Amino acid sequence: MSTPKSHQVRHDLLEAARALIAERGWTAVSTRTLAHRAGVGPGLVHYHFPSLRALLNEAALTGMAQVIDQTLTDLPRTDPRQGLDHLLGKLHSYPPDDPATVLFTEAYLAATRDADLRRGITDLLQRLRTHLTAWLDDGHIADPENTAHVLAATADGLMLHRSLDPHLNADQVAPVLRRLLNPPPQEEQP
Amino acid sequence: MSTPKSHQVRHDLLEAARALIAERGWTAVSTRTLAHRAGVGPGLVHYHFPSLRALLNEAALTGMAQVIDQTLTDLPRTDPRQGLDHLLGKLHSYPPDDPATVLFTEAYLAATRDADLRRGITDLLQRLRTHLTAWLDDGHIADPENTAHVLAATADGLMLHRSLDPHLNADQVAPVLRRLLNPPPQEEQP
DNA sequence: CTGAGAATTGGGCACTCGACCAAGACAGGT
DNA sequence: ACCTGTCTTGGTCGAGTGCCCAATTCTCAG
Repeated sequence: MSTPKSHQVRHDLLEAARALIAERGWTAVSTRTLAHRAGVGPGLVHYHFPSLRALLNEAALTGMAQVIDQTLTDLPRTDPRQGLDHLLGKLHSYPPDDPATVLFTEAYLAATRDADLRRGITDLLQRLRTHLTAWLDDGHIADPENTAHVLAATADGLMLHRSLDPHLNADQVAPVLRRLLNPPPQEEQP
Repeated sequence: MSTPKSHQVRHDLLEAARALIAERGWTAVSTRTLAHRAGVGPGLVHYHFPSLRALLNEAALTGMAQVIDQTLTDLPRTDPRQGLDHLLGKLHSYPPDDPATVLFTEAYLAATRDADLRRGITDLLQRLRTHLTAWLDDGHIADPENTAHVLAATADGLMLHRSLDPHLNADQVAPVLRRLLNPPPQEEQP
């Protein structure tokens, strides 16, 4: 699926797109700024891709898949409770305007109005959810599937709020998050 | 702060802006579509507002404040655990593309690149957090402040994922969310 | 070296954008 | 009736947009 050298420009365009989406926003990426950032002529965008929209979708989906895959391969080493702290640590080690973080939010929002992109992201989220569920399913955590759902949503929500709420502190928030993995308290039986 | 009748157009423009932000996205709102939606001439936008950006910021901030205030006034009636279910129910009763929901996400993202808007949203989030903290502080919930942080972030994350993950079900997710309010389990002391 | 196909360039087309402005409409007080 | 200041209109400006294409350069098999 790749002529080794000829597709170098294609790769550069996708990478430039990911950077520009994070820097200036999804809709602010134009064919000319994109080509300039990639160091090629403006006409090349529509030579390698059918449309700018298709380029942006492919750039976002491949970039997101990359981040997700790397996160997932790091997970199985640890048990869920330690792993949660590990995830939180990484989340807070990035700056609030971390390109990968912004790319996710930009893609989520763009997917609201693009059916193709929405399909791609839905598949990505399902894969993430499946692996998270398996990771959580150690017998000590109730309802791993929906726990994975909430974990994924909370992670994205925290990333959103991180750049808007200066009082958000990962160390202080970690104990609260860990409650999600706690067993349910004993039912009060009279 | 308002000449009673003359500012009707101003109000219409702000309302049209909120609708268009949700429908087409923050950056897709132009002076012409906005004026057309509000039923006025294109020139009026820059008569009542110094710039389109200022109009959008004011529209988003007032709209968000409205939603937050209404949510907060509903809260104190119930105790936190019942209230959480109530909140979840409302969250799921809206369609995935609920205008108010999309407006929040659009504003969050726009705030990434607009200092004024970011300040406004930060203030809004702090007010929300303060009230949530007071609401949670019933003596049975540990660390109400950071719990409020996580709750707010999780709510926004769930709203984001709701339109992208067809398997997300409020009823199944509710029990997991309620763990956030559970007391920490007894420390295992050897 | 030669020729063919792939890759690349820069400009052009029709369009939309935010901002601006001269001109007119409309009110209420005198 | 007239003036005054607020409000509204529709059009214009230069800049920027996605997409397209003739012309040029590059690459490599024969």
